[in-house]
Amino acid sequence: MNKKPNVTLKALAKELDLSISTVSRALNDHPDISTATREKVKRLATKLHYSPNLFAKGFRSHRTHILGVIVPNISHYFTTTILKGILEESENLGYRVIISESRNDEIQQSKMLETMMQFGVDGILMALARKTKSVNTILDMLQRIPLVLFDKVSSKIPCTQIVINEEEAAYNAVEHLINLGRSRIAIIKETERSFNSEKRFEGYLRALRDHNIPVDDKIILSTEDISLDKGKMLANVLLSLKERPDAIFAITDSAAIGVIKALHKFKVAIPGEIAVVGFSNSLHSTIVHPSLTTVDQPGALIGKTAVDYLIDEIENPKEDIATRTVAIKTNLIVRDSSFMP
Amino acid sequence: MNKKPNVTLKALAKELDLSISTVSRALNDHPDISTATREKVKRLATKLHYSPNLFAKGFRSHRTHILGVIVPNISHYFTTTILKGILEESENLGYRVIISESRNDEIQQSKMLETMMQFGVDGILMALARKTKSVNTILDMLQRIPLVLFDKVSSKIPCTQIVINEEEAAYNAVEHLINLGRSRIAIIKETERSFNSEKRFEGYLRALRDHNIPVDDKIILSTEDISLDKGKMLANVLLSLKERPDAIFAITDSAAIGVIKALHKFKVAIPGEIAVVGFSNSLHSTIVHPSLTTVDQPGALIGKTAVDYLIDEIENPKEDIATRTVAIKTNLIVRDSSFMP
DNA sequence: CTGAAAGCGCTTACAG
DNA sequence: CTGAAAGCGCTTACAG
Repeated sequence: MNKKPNVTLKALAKELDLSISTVSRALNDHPDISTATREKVKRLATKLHYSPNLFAKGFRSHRTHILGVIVPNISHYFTTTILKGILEESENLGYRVIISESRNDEIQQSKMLETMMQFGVDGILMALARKTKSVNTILDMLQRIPLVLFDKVSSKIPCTQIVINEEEAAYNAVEHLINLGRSRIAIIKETERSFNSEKRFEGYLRALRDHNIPVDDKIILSTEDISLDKGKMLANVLLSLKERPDAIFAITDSAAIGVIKALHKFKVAIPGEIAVVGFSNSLHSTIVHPSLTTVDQPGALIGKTAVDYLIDEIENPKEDIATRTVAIKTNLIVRDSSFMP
Repeated sequence: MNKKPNVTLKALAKELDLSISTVSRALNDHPDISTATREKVKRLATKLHYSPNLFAKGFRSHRTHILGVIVPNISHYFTTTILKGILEESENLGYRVIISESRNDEIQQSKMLETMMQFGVDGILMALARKTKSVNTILDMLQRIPLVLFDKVSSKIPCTQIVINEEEAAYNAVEHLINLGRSRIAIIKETERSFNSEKRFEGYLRALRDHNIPVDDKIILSTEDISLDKGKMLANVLLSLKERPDAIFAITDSAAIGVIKALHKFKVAIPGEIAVVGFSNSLHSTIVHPSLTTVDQPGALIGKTAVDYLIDEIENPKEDIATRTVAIKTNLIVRDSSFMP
């Protein structure tokens, strides 16, 4: 007794003694069909709760109205804000979304791409897995189906890429510290040459240069797998220096929070002795004490923008694949870790 | 130059001068096909990067191998841990997942269900939107397609439901406070009669009863839309009482963190004067100071279990819809907010 | 204004 | 062991 049979065009046609073609056209408001027939068909469709099999529809038209999304880790708050934007915008535009996680694993990422292709998604939105070395699978896919990258991108892949104004955002963050009167500003960044880390570092350097502050390698620290614990570790390193910094800019909130925890432990006044700035506006940034000054990244807008570009590429295919980088503006949110009321 | 044509069975058949049927069977390891032919077909398939159109496959077999997932809010960390479990397990079992958000809106939830049906998902996993009043759409759907509820469930819907041992978990949390020597234990719960809140409250009452501690209505507080700010507010209420509590059990971490913030502000020693326990083991619980004692809910396991039951129902359809509740075990994680080293 | 027919890519019962 | 044919639910060019 489980499944009720689904109502199909055939069933409607039979009931009304019309052809399947006519029923199909009536439902799709084809101009050829008389108003009387159209009404009649629609009335029955509503009555029987007819809903078209989108699968058959998509199968015929080679369009599924499904977008594939691949992210490294679905648990990152910033990622979920992007996903929210993606879900909302694509629903508004009549698309559904298949989400999967690459778990920051290149092999897994390729597998996901492959399966998504098999499912005939109309396009793909992706944030690259950390250390994506071989972009061949991706380049190959690009020949078959539109792709838009966001957040974790790569210049090796010629497609539309949605990022934030990384360099400028970092510049503003560091300049804020300078305006506070700080002149010995440490940075905690990633060892790996990731797009995000590099750009933020460039912003840091430009801010120092513009304000004639010398660059000191001793307070430029790098770490692999940047994290809260690494933030703690590197804060300890900075505290052990002869000339301590008077501010620390960490390129992720988690590292910045690690820094705060470490300073707290050694009773260093924040921001009195050392000011701290992070990057992301993660939820933790208001939970930690003192609350963290950080760069807000408008995730939902990034997601929305990515969907808009992707759907445009799907619905208006061009001869050449668009290669462009779209930068979304961010805001510095000043909180207690760099501000004394 | 955009799209390459996809390799189809037809193309393979033509190239090898075989029929489509034979190629199909060879690829599917049908016993009828000779080893020689099978090999030959597979070799070419690999060479041309043939990958079956899962859409056509699903269309024909009335099985899409897509599961629909609907959650109230994708940004909740606990939700993402469940999603991780769902994604991983369903991938392992050869299914893909379509995720959408009901935004805690019943109308939106019904729409999502409708669209998922149209896309022909094989089954649905759902956490109910807050205040889901009319379960008619859901009951109707249940007639057509397997459904498994998790986390936010309802006894009004006869299907498989995956929950945690809410009552017992709360019991253990409160008993932990009692063992600490606390006897005036406040609770912060929800006004609305949600499954989760009710069960946790029952656990609280049972723990007090078992230890002969009188129940005092003055320290049983309820709030709509439980949140960090509500936690703060209600902590203030508790602090203003003549007889202050010596422990506060909040049925969510966010409320518990609000409590900690409020106590901190009024320089109340935690756990010296008042111990605090939350529920969820959210990421914040280690960021807040002091770190929060809380109930760890194994999200990935919940997700995995939900998928296992759902796929079982899909692949082994029964006459009657299974009505059962599966309770997943939780652990109390003791941290500084209820423990002095 | 309406219908018969082909076809999207695949599987499978039926023949041989 | 292999093939021709039907069919999943829909749309659309072609006829009338």
